[in-house]
Amino acid sequence: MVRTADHEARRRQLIEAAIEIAVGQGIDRVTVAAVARTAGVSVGLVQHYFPAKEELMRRAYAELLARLDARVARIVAAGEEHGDAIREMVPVALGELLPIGPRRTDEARVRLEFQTLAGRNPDLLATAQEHERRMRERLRVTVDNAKKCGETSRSADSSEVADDLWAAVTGAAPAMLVDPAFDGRRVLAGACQRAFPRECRRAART
Amino acid sequence: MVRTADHEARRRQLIEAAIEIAVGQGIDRVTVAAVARTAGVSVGLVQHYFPAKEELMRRAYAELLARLDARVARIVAAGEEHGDAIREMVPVALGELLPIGPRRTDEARVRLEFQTLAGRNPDLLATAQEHERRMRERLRVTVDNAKKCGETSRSADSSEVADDLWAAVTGAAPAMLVDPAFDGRRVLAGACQRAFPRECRRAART
DNA sequence: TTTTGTATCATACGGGTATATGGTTTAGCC
DNA sequence: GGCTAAACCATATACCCGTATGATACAAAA
Repeated sequence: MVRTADHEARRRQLIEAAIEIAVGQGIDRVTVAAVARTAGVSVGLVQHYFPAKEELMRRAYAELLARLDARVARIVAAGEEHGDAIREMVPVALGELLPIGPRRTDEARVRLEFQTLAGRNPDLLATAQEHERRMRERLRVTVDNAKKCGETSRSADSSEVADDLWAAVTGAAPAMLVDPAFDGRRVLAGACQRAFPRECRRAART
Repeated sequence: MVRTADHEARRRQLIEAAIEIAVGQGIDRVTVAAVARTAGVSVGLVQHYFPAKEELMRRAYAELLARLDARVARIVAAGEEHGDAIREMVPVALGELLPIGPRRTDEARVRLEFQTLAGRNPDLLATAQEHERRMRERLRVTVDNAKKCGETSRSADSSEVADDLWAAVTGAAPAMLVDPAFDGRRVLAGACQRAFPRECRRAART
């Protein structure tokens, strides 16, 4: 074999370009030509690394969700490290999902676009499903932790509480996109209040 | 003027075709040619009544939402006529929004598609906004009614309770589309339970 | 019956899409 | 150092889209 390039690095570069276009201009402005232009390469190169456009889209979607997931996880981890109460930490973490400010608005919009596309595309749907299950599972674990220190009623079903939170936040996001007057933060705060009725500041591990 | 046709009837016929395609095959299969074919007319005729495709889409979206609204309103009205408790009536009415069964699944999916399109299209956005405000206002009024007969705490903020319900149901719907295992009915039931904690069967007006 | 303008149709057009194709450059191995 | 296959590019291709255009059919007014 001769002249080997770093395939994965190239792919990441193209995925980056696709994400940039999708977030900034909308998912259907992500054309092969636009990705090539943004990445500063030829159309042929894009084809070389992504023979079918769909695979590029799937990777871009997965990357987008992975980053969101990482941000949420980081906020939760930082809160636990700091010994914050879960009831204070969760609204901040889930707030990442709400279209507050330009950046999160663009992101929420493009997530909605991908999710909609996923509605008729099995590959994208699997990606969306994976993300949703990961998030709900994370929430469930968090609720379980809250139980242990008394922030949540011990008799409550953790999955049920987690799904309530999930529905609240994923419902508030598009509502805010459609009507800026919709107070998604209030809805989220209310949902967290219900999920974690009792205060419980834990000792910092540091 | 010579040879006058019923413009509005023709438009309704074309809107019908557009809705049929959108619900059955997805919003981006709604092309002018497909609408013409489905309606059994020529492409030129579609253009004659809808010089721009966007207006056809706006009308189709508005019609879709109007029908949903009518179904919800009818359920609520029937419940009130029958003297049903609001806490029993609301889950049924809002259940129309959930993708339960093939029909409601197709409808929820296409609503998501339109809403997503609206995210970057001012005309469609206005239509979506109008619908959302109508639904939330209807919910607020219902919560207010529930207060009067004691199903809801008198001290609660009706808008806040209504928005909680709205977020729960509009969050549960896409979650169910993505993951069929997501129990949206349970989430909706829980939200209604919180909104209307006390039973109160009223006398039928008939 | 002739005129007239609307209703309707068939088709052309221009632009944008994903993908196919064939050529050119270049890095590593014999 | 030249050979070879991968990396990369420019362009062609085939298709589908919304819209424009011009012709035809036809109902009502004159």
